Amino acid sequence: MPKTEIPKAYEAKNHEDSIYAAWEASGFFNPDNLSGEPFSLMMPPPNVTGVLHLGHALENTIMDSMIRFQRMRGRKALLVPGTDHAAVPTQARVEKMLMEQGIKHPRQELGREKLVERIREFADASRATILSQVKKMGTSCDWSRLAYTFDEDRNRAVNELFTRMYNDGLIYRGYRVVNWSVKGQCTCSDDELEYVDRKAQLYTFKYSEDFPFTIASTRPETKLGDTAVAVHPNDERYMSYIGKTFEVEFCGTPLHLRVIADEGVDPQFGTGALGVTPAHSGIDFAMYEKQKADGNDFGIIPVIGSDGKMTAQAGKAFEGLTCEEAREKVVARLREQGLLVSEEEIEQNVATSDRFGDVIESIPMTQWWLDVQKPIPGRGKSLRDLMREALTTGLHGDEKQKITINPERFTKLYLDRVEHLRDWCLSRQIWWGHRIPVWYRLDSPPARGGVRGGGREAATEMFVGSEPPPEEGWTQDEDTLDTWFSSGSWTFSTLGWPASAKATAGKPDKTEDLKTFHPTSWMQMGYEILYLWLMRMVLMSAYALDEIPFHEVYIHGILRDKNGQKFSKSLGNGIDPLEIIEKYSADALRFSVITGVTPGNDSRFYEEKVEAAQRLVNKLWNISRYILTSVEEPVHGRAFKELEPKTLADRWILSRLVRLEEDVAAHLQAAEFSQASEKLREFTWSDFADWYLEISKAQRQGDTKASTDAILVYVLEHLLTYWHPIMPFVTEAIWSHFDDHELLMAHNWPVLRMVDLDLEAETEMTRLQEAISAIRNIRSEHTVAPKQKIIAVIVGAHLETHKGTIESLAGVESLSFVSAPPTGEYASAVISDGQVFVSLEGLVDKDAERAKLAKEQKETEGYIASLEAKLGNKEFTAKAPEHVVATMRQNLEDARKKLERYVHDSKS
RNA sequence: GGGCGUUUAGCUCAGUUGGUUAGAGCGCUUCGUUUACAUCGAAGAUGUCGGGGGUUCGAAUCCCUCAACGCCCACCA
Repeated sequence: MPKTEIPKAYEAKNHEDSIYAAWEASGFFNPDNLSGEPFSLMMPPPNVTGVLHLGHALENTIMDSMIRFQRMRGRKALLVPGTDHAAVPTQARVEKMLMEQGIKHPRQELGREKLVERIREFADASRATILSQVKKMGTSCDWSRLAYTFDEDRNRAVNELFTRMYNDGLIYRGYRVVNWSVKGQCTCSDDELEYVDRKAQLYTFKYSEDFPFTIASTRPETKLGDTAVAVHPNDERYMSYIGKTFEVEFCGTPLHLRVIADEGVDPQFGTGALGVTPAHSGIDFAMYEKQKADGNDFGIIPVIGSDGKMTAQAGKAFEGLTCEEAREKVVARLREQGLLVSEEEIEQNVATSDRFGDVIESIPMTQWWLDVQKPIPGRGKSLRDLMREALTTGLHGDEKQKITINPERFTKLYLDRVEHLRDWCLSRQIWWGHRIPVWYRLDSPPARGGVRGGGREAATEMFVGSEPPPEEGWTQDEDTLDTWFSSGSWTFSTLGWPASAKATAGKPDKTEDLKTFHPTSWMQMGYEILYLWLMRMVLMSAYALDEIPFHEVYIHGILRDKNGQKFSKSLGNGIDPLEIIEKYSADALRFSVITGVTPGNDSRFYEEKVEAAQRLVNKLWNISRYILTSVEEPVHGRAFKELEPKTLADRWILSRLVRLEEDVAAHLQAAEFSQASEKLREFTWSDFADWYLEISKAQRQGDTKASTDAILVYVLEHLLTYWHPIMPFVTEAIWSHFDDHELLMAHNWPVLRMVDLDLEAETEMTRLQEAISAIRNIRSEHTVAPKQKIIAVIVGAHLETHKGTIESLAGVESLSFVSAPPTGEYASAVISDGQVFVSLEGLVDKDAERAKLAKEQKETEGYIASLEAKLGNKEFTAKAPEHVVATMRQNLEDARKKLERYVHDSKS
């Protein structure tokens, strides 16, 4: 029966799209069509700022390998796809585009509605691109549950969370110092800052002639807003001043400076006195709040406005100047007045906005905040407590509600961060995002900046909820929510939470999906979003559901280029995963990003890796091609018991397969993708292709044909199955050549039984391989032409039954087994259990031969000596475990036997 | 100033609780058109496992220390 034609090379592009379509059409991406124990996984939603990059390729490979494995293992597997509206970066990106198109001030020129519309157009296009690229990667997600952080369902979840948190008193509107990006005209959370080292001038000076303290600052212009001077309570130099207020004129601006005591001041540092600028330093603001709580309100003077320029409160001489201009002016004045004591250059760590890139100004403003330390009503624990518990004892001490992080070291980083967590600034002054579900009825709009409003609320009435009260006159808060507020609910907002908009706290409102799939089973993310995302998901999930978001987190590193540099637009070293897929295959890309990679560590990516992976893909293809086109009827689905292993090789390859299944399953279950893929590669290329297939060619000549064919097919179908989670396309493509139409993706992972391991066969096969390699080695070293048949003799080794195999694989014309070494012109080699002699008339260089053997003999002697030393050590034999000692004894015995043969040999 | 990571073959990296003479891919050398595959096959070379010290019968693996590189965090004004 003629077999289907199978092309010589695997052309991925002829298969991938149609295979993906078939998978999708099968319905098995949707767990509703699967049974078994649920296994759920949420795709970390890619930002809609652009297109898929290599980092996404890595993530897709990791999560898809996991979900496919679980699905094949019979789990009700759910992978929810989605995208993130990524508020700030997306708006920033579109604004930049618009500016390049000539719209200089997009916000002012277009207005809110039009600008949002433009961003939406961009985001929609980008989202469509990204989702199609996810398919290109082969990611097996349930498209019927597709989510977007900025769609209606997620908006409902966001509003619900905000409202509940507000009603619980956790969310509050407060006038506090925020991280302000002048360039972006927007606040940033602490986690969105990037610290940059730079040089700065540190000025040491007095506020005025008669002021008793000398202070230091790198930002002397902010000192126009000083309202206090802090010293350590035990600092004898200043003790007597504590509590007093000084009236000074600083560069023409009058200041009232209260001297306060604060433990945080280091008396050893600088002058031991610290100018306190509550308006423009988070630390100073904290100091101010502490004092204020003790009834010591010394006031806040904002001297820098949201436009980055000096305010009227800075004094007439400075109003309207940029900070830099004001600084120069202040320093000049101080110098003139002889108040500048010293000036030095120091290294400074400044906060910059990770999105806008400019240096962050600390400015007081009225914003929305989430209190992470306040006890949640009815629970007696704060959000911080819950975030801590989730990683230590499990929520409420429940081990089942505990998250484990792989690798474990990130747990410590997480916990450290939790302890240092401050209130989270939720409101953003951009338009692309979930609008804050708060409504005001007021006479005049609420002032946002601290400059004009000074924190005083103009609103007369406020209402929190997704819809305004029915009456007239309510307007919604202008600000939007930090994008991570919505991302934080990703594990459950994607599963239908809240069940209804009317759901209230305390009442269980779990939808079917939530009951089935939450907490999710597994999560993977890059370490760079550990704080930004992981912590928020824990927070939101613990708050909303009193559940952890997932049981296990796998942290991966980032992909770097060949030189170890980050991929970035500015470096121009970007690699488009789609081009790689186009040029090689999705499978090769998947294999190459997952292999040689350990959790939490960065890895390098370059095309040579993909080339190597593609060779492997092709190898698998050709192995299959050979089997499928040469076997009479590739009947698959046979049971192990139905096979008839007739030869050593048969028994051996089946035993190896059993071992492979065990190893791969264990590795994938433990998310050790690299180890799994390496085991598979080794089996595929070495065991199966190089050895078994070659041996099978001879076996298929005689009466072992049928049994060999059956084994070939059996091993192939299993191998494809085990490869499938990592290389889904090529395996599915090959699978389709079997005569039924079941999809491999929906095929059950065949679990093999360890009792079917055949250790005897494995040992014997190793010897056989050794003998064959030894003969090949001799041929190679004496440059015997491959076609030239040779005559070989084997002494010892007990390989008589494998005569044919040795002859065919080593190219031996006549092989004989004797009990004593032959004489004559032979090249020889010693193997574990015997000796190999190859007759090479006229080709043997006796001296070289002797030298080689002498060298090997010496090595063996050295080995024996080391073993003898170890075994001679009583402590070793007494303390080392039995099996170690036994192995070593056996090795010694073998080595001694081997040595004898060398001795014998050199005599002959 | 703290903390973490990395350092293994020419290159990129594995190495699971300490246990034979440390591995893979790529590259390199030699040979090869055997009808699955030249995207291939056979054979081969290459390592004081960053340095030093310690624990142990035994260390790439555990401890200490130093060094280089990288990352994260931090309120030294």
